[in-house]
Amino acid sequence: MKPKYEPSEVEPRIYSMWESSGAFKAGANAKDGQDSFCIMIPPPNVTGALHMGHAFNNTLQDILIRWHRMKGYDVLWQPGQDHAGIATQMVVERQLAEAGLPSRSQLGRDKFLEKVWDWKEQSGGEIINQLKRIGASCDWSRNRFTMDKGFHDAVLRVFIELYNKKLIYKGKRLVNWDPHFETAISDLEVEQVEVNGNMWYFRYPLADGESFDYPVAFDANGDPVRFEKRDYLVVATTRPETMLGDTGVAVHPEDARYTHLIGKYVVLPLVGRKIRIVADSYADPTKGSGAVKITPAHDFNDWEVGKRTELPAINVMTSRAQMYLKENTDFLSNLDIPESTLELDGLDRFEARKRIVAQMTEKGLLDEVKTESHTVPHGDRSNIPIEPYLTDQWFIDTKKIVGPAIEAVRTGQTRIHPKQYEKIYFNWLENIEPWCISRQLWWGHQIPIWYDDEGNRYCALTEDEARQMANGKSLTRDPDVLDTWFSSGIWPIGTLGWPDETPELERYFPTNVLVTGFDIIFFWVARMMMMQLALVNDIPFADIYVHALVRDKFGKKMSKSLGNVIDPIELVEKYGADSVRFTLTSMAVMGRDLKLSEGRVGGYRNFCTKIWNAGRFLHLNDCRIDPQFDPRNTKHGINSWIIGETAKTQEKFDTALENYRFNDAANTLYAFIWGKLCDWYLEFSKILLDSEEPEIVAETKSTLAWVFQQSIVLLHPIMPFETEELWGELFTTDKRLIHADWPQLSFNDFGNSEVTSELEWVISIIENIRSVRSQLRVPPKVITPLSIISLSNSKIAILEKYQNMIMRLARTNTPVFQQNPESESITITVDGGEISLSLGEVIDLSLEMKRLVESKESLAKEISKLKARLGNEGFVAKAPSEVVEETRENLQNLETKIQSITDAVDRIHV
RNA sequence: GGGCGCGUAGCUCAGUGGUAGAGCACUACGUUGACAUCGUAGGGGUCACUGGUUCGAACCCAGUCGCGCCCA
Repeated sequence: MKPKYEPSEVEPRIYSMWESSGAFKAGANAKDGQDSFCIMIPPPNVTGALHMGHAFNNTLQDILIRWHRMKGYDVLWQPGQDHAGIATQMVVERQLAEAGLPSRSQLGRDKFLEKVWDWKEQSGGEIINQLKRIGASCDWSRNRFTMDKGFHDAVLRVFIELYNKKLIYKGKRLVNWDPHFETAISDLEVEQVEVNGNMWYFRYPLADGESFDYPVAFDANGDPVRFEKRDYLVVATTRPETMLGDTGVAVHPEDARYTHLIGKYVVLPLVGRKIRIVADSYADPTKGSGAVKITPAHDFNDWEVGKRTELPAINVMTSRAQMYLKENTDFLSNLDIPESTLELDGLDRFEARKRIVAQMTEKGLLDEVKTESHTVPHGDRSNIPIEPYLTDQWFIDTKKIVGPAIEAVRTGQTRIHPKQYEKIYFNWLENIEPWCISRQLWWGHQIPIWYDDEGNRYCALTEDEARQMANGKSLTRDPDVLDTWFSSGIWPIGTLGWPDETPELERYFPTNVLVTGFDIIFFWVARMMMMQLALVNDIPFADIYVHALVRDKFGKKMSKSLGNVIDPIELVEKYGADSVRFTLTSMAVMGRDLKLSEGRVGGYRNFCTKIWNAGRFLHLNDCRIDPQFDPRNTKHGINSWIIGETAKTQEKFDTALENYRFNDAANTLYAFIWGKLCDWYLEFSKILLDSEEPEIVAETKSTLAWVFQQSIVLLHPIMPFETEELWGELFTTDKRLIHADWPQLSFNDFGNSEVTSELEWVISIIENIRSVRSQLRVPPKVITPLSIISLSNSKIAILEKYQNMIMRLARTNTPVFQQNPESESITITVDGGEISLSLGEVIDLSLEMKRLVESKESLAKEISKLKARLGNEGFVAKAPSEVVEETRENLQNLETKIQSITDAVDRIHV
């Protein structure tokens, strides 16, 4: 066995051994008649590189998968990638530009898509290799891609089905438009960004010679006392360029300043259009002037106001957010528009903004400019301000399919962990908006709708079918593709072969658990719930485990643009995959974000080393699994004790994972393996292995082998590589660890509470002696005589039984009885009595005094606390009797101890 | 504006009513036959603040301050 564990050598070897032997395949290691256990991977973007979130998310999934596989479930972990429409198109377009090749529009749709597929074949699988690096045990033979033929057809069938059920419709609506990608995006793809900007106040002259008295001073009651004559209304805007599309000005119906103007007109500056003053409660009298310009074609609120007050919508921009004026008949509408305005045609919206402000200023129509911060919607991919834009789009009438998705969680058919995320889920679903599913992209599932010359629609899987429906008329296909989340919405059934009734669908659906981050509850989780229920009338998964995000040290999301990304692969290379996995697992607390610190990864790398060295210890001592060995029936207390502790650990681990308490699971193993097995049992075992009695030696070797074997079995789901390597080094079995049987231990069966408390006492004696030695600066090599001053008979029996352990680990001579301590000895108070160490000349009385005084003080503090508690009548009367009893016992123990310390102090003074 | 969460050791974080914990960092000692990526011992906390409930509060309730996130 190598003296050092080398992850970089072991990990690739072990992984390919697993993969080539089919260890990850669906159903591998399944026991007859066992239930299925299935997890659908949240499909990473085909453009994606593995980030910390993926590493975390997939580590947790892998733990659940490996655990169930070892338990003998019929396990499927379904992997795959998402075609990520906008992101992929962006990547390929950028590459074409960088290579100086013809652009997307120069290539045309078909040629461009060929390029995308080329790219996908070459580098689209990178993230899979990265997932393998962290040990993900997916059934890669079943890998699915959302653009694969089968999945593609399934997506179209969903569209057709929902279209035929009239759950999908087309409509001219205002959508979030990304002028960079020239496509609609959904609300969820819009990020609100706080920016410092200007609020411009413009004067719109009243038409037809109207004027009115505008209040400018008020008395204490807020009533106006002074007015000024105005022949204009003041409106405020952060986007002056949209004014060209204004079709009205709204005031609040109860705003006394303006009520008499409702129904009258203003003349839109720079354009000359007469636009109506309408009453709508959207106008807030307390904000600005209380009058709001209304641009229905370029603002969501204005769109609603326009609908209510019957104002027309005039679009004044192109799909690239350039001003669209000269050939825009809606805009021109037979008006005599000044040339200076028409010259804005073709200008970018921000350039047009500047010019419009300048023109307004020149005309004396700029009332005021205020600097203020406001939120501006940005495209989450393009990072530029999105433009509300009036276009034809396809929508899903989500209100009609949302009911069962709400109901399933409400009734507990699907459970969300932690529960607090249910609120977010309900809140979003209960206020759901129509879902815009069309995108003006080329990469994706093209909408299966064909139009004839008269604009009639034919919805079919293929053009042939559509042509048949159209009686052979010539048809054109809708150029748009579906939102990527539309296709990932059917990920669970789609990967299992739907709409065909496949055995996999029958076996693994509904799946057991979805493991995902809370940031895609809306994007994905809620939509999968809706779509699975709508299509196959069943929930997609029974449990949803929502984990937190891995953030940077400031609590910010890791993102490329912020440059705060920690690359998990770099961590794997530096510390090994197992260390990274263990770190993430130990920090996976439900409902709380984790801020990653590299130091912790280093700490768990040390844990890996520790385990390896413990394995070497077994190896050097030739410890093997003895088939005859019965862990329930060991002779030596030390062995019985560690076996009981192992059983406890297994129980705790299972309970933790059953409740998705990943951190508890990891920490339980850490505490057991390092704190009990290595720190104590291995040290004890060294003494037992030196025993003259061959049975003890044999039993100890078997115990070592058994306990260590159980330990690496339990550890395997979290740290698969090193445990598998150790398994191969130490144990010859016909099965690899990945398919080893999961233990069913219980402390009741395998433990013995009497032995446990004996060993706890022995350990505390050793710790006490060590502590005293250290405080009194006894050189480590010195062996000190140990005397029993007073101990109960039962404790004497325990001490004698384990005296070898105490002598070796606390470095003492054989204990002797001595009721009257020598003057040069140090008294140690322990549970159940007093012992003493004879230190002879080694002793430094001043240090001993210091030690005694300090411990006396701290005991006195404790005692007074306990006395106060017991002196409280309420406590004695109302606290549970066990607690009162325990407190009394504690007090008594402490008083015994302080007495013996006082005696020791007296002896020194003598 | 609405909602959710967080504030515990120098740092990163567990802990949900009964004697404050882990990892890292720190101090002292140690090359004892698995392990110096280690061992042994140790220092270090007004559990953000204020009030309340309770025999008892880091934990439950109310408020305050600070921070983060989501939604509008």
